[in-house]
Amino acid sequence: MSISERKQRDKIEMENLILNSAMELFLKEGYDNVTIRKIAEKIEYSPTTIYLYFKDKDEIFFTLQKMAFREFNKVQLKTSEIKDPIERFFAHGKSYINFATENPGYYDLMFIMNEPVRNLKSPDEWKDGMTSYDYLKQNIKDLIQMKYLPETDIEVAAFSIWSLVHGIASLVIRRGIFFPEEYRNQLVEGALMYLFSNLSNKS
Amino acid sequence: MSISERKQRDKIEMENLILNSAMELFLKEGYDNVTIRKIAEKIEYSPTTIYLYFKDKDEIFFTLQKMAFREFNKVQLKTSEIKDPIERFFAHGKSYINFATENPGYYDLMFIMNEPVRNLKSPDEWKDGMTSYDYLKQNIKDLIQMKYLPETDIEVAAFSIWSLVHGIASLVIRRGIFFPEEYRNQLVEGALMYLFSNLSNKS
DNA sequence: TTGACAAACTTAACAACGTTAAGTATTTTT
DNA sequence: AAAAATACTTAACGTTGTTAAGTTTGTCAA
Repeated sequence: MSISERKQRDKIEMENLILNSAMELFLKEGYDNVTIRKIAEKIEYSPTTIYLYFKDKDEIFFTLQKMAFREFNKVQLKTSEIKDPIERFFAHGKSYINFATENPGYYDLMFIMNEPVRNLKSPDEWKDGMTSYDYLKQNIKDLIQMKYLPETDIEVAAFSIWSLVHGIASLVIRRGIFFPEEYRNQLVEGALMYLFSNLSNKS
Repeated sequence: MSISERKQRDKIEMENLILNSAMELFLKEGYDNVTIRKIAEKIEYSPTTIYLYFKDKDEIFFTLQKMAFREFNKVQLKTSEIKDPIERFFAHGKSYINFATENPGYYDLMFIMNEPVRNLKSPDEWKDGMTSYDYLKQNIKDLIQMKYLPETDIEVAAFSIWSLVHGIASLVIRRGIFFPEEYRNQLVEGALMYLFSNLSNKS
């Protein structure tokens, strides 16, 4: 059965070749330049070959989203080493914003673009998106337990805090032009401080 | 010179015909269905006629964005009648979220989509986007003056609070599938309460 | 009123796109 | 070595945004 194993390896390799080329095109040249034909040219296959590995273009973007999530989760979970829950909470928030501003392409794929999500019918298919959200919930629970945050519905609190950082990130990514470049970082930094300290200083 | 006046009127009328058809297509059938050809068919002109009135497709979306802003600003400024600054602040936030969830298309045009903003080089061209932001800043000033909010940089505070509501709105619009439909409204309502009360109850 | 000129609009075409159907090689199985 | 399955390509369809060239319509001076 070694031959069918090799075939399966080859298939995965080809899928990765396609995905990596697509990701590279997306990150370097933006969404508009990710065309089936350009991916094909990059990997030196005919355009139609791609359809032997992916149903359509949206499925490619769905898989790119997964890749982005894996990268994102890896970075997010690094903060779990921090013992102090309030310090961990801050670090998590900072890390979120950092990832978003340093990898706007990944962030777009995960939380803004429609393409990766167009064919989803249920939230279950968003498992990769859950990992870091669950981590946030756990952090919030710790904060509440230690009385750093008032007792509230965990779901509401998690959604609120996610909204808060997502708002900052997505404003900068999609409407950054609106804010003079010199102040942009200060603004982001300041907003994070402002909102987080308002949340946790109450006790 | 009445004849050239009539011509100018006609030109504006034609522009509006194009814009209204484009907006209708956008709101009813989504971005993908706004094509030059479909707009043309709707207004019963040839596709190329549209290029006599707009430079390209992005310019149409830029103008649609302006229309969305006008509608948005009109609704937002209604809350200015409220005397009590803290009550006004809450009402403003609620009105923001309401507009976003009831007019996701408008909201997308204003604050999420790239198309309307692709050819902008400076924030000055975003005058329509400023109106309600300036109004927010004024409201924040009032709150600070009355000691309902701690003394801070107005720009940072405004950006923070905008981020906060924008986060809620854009999460629901672009990643609504992630949250079960039954709870979505409660989640949004809860988040708004949670975040706003954390901000203003300190004094 | 007519002829020149400009404005408004259309036809035809281009290059690029996503995607499918049909065909050709290549590899594996019998 | 023949048959069957796999991997890949060629050619084409129907769209898309956009431009160049042509036609019709309206305006104005003679």
